Amino acid sequence: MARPSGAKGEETAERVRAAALSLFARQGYAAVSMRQIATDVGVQPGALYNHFPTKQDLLKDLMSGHMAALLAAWEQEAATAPADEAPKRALERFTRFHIRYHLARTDAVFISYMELRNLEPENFAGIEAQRRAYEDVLTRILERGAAAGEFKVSEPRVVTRALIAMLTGLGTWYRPGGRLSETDIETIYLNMVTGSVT
Amino acid sequence: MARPSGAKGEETAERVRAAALSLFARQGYAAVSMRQIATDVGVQPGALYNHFPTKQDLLKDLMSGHMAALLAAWEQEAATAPADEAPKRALERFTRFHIRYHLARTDAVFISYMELRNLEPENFAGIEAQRRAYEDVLTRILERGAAAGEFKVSEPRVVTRALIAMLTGLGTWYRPGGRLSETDIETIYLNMVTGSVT
DNA sequence: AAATTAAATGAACGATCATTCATTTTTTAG
DNA sequence: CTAAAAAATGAATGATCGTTCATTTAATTT
Repeated sequence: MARPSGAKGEETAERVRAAALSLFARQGYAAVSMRQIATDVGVQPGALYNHFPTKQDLLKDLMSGHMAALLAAWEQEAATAPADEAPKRALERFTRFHIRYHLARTDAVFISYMELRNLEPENFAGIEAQRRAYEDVLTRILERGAAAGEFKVSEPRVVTRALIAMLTGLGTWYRPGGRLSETDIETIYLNMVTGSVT
Repeated sequence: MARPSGAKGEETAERVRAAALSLFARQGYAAVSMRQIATDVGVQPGALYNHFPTKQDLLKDLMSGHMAALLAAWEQEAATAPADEAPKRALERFTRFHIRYHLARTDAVFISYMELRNLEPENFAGIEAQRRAYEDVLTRILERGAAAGEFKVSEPRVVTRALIAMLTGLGTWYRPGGRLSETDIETIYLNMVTGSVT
């Protein structure tokens, strides 16, 4: 009896994810066919169904995988911070982390907030919960800062969404190799973030 | 000989636009069929082609129409300002205008920056030029403010994109009837915008 | 009114879609 | 090496897609 080791299978599944990620980001979920994905992977369309039950499941896998990785990466980042880190330093940490992480995965980021409407209700709810959990990270930093008198933030939830929109929007236009380095960008955005809450 | 008056025709075309706008915003361009649009309008699919040569032209019409209306609305707003308006006041004017205008047309806004990738290159270039023209409005205000020593903005183009992303992101979550009025929101965002450039 | 044009119908075109499945090939376990 | 399971093939399913077109109906002009 052969136990499921998944060695070859998981490798193919990963190639499917990579192909789908790139295609979905460039053309959009609805505009991409399973045949295009299969062609990019170098396989027949039917083979995709050995790894993902439906096209919708493939999208959900990409989106929830991205959000889970984002939350895990933040946990790791937060673990390096002192327990009593000042809100201003925490805000800087979050801002730099968010920019770096999102600029390194523009395709997944793009998909994860662009294809929400193509998710079936059940899948949508799951992704929304993850998104909310990530927003909570920033909201709590803002609340701590407001309580400490360091930030002037009357509506932490609103400010959270405003800041995340600003930071995430970066991915729609910034491309490496231009006049400004990623570090330059980090500095500019950090100044704006800091200024907007003080 | 009957000259083209377009009375009835333009009325139907407008109903097509309205149906397509709503459907595209809710499901995405690629996920909406001409048959769905025709059903919403109450007409047979073939009739749509009396008003728009292709589905792509319908999308382009919606997007460029939105951008042209936005630019025209700003021109009207700018015409009410004194010629020597202080940069800070100009920034407030732009911020309030942007929020009000965009919150009143969330569907068109959503489509116009979500469906860019579904535009053929020629159409894409046209929309991009309009978008650039709108960005220029804010960039010039920031440049004036920086020159006058009122703003601390080292990269007006970058700050422009950051601010517009922040302001436009509002449309993805704000819905009237909640705890915060549109005026409340305007105040919060204006404080953030002002703080981020000073 | 008649004449002319615009608009809508109803049916059809070929193409492509996501998905299924019996079969074959490849990988893995014992 | 052999047996079992996983993975891939190749072909097919019915459905739906954007678009076309001959024809009919409605609107508009003279």
